[in-house]
Amino acid sequence: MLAIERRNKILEKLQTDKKVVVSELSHDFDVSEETIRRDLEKLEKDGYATKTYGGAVIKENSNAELPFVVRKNTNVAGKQQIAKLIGSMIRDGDQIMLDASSTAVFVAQNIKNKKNITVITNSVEVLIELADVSGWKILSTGGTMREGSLAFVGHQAEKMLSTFHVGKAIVSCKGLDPVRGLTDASESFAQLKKTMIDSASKKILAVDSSKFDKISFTEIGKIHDVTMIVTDKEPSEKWKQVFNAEGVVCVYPGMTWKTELQ
Amino acid sequence: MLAIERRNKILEKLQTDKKVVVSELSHDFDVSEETIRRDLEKLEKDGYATKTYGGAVIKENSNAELPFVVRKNTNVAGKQQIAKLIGSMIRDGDQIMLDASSTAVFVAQNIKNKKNITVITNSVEVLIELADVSGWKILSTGGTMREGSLAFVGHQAEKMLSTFHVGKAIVSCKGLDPVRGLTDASESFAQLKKTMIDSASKKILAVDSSKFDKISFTEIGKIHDVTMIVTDKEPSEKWKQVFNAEGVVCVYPGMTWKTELQ
DNA sequence: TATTTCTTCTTTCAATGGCCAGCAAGGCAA
DNA sequence: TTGCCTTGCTGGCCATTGAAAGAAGAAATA
Repeated sequence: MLAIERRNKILEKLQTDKKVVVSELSHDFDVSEETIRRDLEKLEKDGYATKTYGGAVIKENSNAELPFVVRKNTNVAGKQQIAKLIGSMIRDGDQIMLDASSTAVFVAQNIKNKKNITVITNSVEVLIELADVSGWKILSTGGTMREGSLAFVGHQAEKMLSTFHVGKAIVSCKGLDPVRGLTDASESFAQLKKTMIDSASKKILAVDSSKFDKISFTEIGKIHDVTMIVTDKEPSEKWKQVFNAEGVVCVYPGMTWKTELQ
Repeated sequence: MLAIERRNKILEKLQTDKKVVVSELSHDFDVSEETIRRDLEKLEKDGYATKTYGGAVIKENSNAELPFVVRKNTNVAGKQQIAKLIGSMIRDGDQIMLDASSTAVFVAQNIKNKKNITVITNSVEVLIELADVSGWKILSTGGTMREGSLAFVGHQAEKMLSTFHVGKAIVSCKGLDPVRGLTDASESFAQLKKTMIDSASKKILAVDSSKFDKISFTEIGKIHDVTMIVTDKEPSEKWKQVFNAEGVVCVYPGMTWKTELQ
């Protein structure tokens, strides 16, 4: 493993867990604790973390994402499954919003065979993916391009979204927790996803199983704010009860689900 | 195996694995590590990768992933020259608008070394080109994506442009005629370029020599509506007189031009 | 509170291995 | 042939890593 990979992974862990422990990382990556400390030192110097006794915590005001890419599309198979499920819910003529996430790109790939769709997105990658379909109406939010992420954020983008109302919004998040709800790594993304949810009749949360029981940085909304949660694995009993209590439908591959949900 | 073949294979591996390791590649291709390093150096110089200790990681956002878009890009050398001239007019801290044209992409490439630039554009290709610069403010107009062109048009885009005022707007056109002025192939593009011109103090028209004495479909504006015309060849006497009469400066490679124009 | 004990941190040193520059050999086209 | 490009090699340099030892911090106990 390249050193830079390790540091990226540490940063990723830092963003989902908000803190890391030297001894754990040393064990996980099978390198000495000194090496981990040096990694954390570097992350601190770059403004991503604050070292503490025994580990490090994420620097709150740093809304920077992964600096040197390698945002490795983790769990591609799972995201494909999610995209397929969501694809089966989209009907010809639908108007949808797609956020900037890898899952959104998979969803875009999956619905290219539909007719006469209107898509509103803040993701440049989704735009490129859909550039060659014909007969669709593809709208971009515009706004400020977030450094290193090929996505638009900011007031301009939110304002544009709020002038529309669509049938379905498909959003994702970095962490899902029964109490804290949906959380994401940056304030600006969270705000934008919130706006998308507010602008749609059916609010679909696309979230792969690795995000369950994680809490990220900023709150997007509570679980009952969405209409439906689409994931790639059957959730635990505990989570099923949570979804039941919150009045949210959870869809996963292999389940039998009612047609009217579509 | 040819060197270029090897480099292509490395690039492929880079795109699937997101990273490559020098020692592995050296073994796989049965060449020395020095050769691999030189390959990676080249890939880095071409913008596909970022070298790190022990290997390299992919540089996402590189326009390598652009789909189809078989833009035939005529007169590349000429457009490069135009881009270079325009690049020399941009100063650190400038705020500029760039339209959706191949020349605009070349301009974007040419000014990446500047500091603290604000760019407003309706071109997805320009956005991608600039995705990896840091410290800039990159704004997208948003709006409707024009089918088959990776650019935004429409009311939304124009409205966004008109809420800003910048120092320089760089626009192009499909035809230039002494009487009909600047013309373009589509109403929506013409309208948008007009808005860009109205929103800038210095209006720079980038137009290669093949567009002279051509008339396209819709009028963008008259020749005297722009401040400066940048082209790739010295215009004829007739055209020089036109520019003189209209009070427009014409800049081309090899001419001696006053510093205050910059 | 003071003291002890355990953990973690910092500093220093050495080893490993990758990196770079320069050189020379071979291949290829003009 | 000459010139240019690619490749491999060498030697010095530098980045990364781990070990060790002492300092500093946290926690537990008296």
